[in-house]
Amino acid sequence: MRLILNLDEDLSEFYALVANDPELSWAAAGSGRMLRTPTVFEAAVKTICTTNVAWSATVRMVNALVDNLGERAASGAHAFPTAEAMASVPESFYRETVRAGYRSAYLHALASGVVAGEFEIEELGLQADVPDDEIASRLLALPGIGPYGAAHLMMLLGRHSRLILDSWTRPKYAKINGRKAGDAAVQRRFRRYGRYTGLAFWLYLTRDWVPDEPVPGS
DNA sequence: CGTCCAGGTCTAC
DNA sequence: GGTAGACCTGGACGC
Repeated sequence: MRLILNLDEDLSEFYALVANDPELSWAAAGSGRMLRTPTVFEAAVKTICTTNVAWSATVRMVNALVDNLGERAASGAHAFPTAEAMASVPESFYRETVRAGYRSAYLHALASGVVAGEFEIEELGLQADVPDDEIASRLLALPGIGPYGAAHLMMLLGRHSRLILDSWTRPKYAKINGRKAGDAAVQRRFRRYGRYTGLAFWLYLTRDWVPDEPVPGS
């Protein structure tokens, strides 16, 4: 559970930074915990399943993966499939059964690469000495993972330097901000948070998820 | 029933 | 190195 909620991560430096920002000071009360998955592989698969689709489709695809390839636990529930299980079925399975469309090739290639040792992604969450740029490069090398996916996965790994810019965060920022802003402008707005740039952006966007917090203009 | 598009990525200029 | 086009699917729309 500590892993899932990432409770061991030290965010004190970030809290000190937001204390000086009127629009983010609320976050110093202990926000910034990201839900993690047990494995980086699972997070990567789910991330691929979020790209260029509505959330309902993401849920549909992930459920299909779990139901068809996940090992049944003693409780009767299916676990998330292992890379081995996902590599053992052909790409056609992802098209025809999971209905993952063009993501099918990505999913199969990712699983196969992990099994073959080509992508050693489970280590990425542990190597604190490796700079964010290298972590990003490793993630961008994964099939179906681009700038959005890499930023998303890095947040889950406790690497908060990247902004998650996508069709949800861009308009959400514009709404809160009061007017549209280009990616570069958003980058500048949160630049002062340094290695917590992405986290500051994320909390700015999700402030209305926090119960009992008065949101300006709502 | 056709068009559009949703928490993008890849490839080819 | 930046930028169009293609890309699966299914649900939400307009007609």
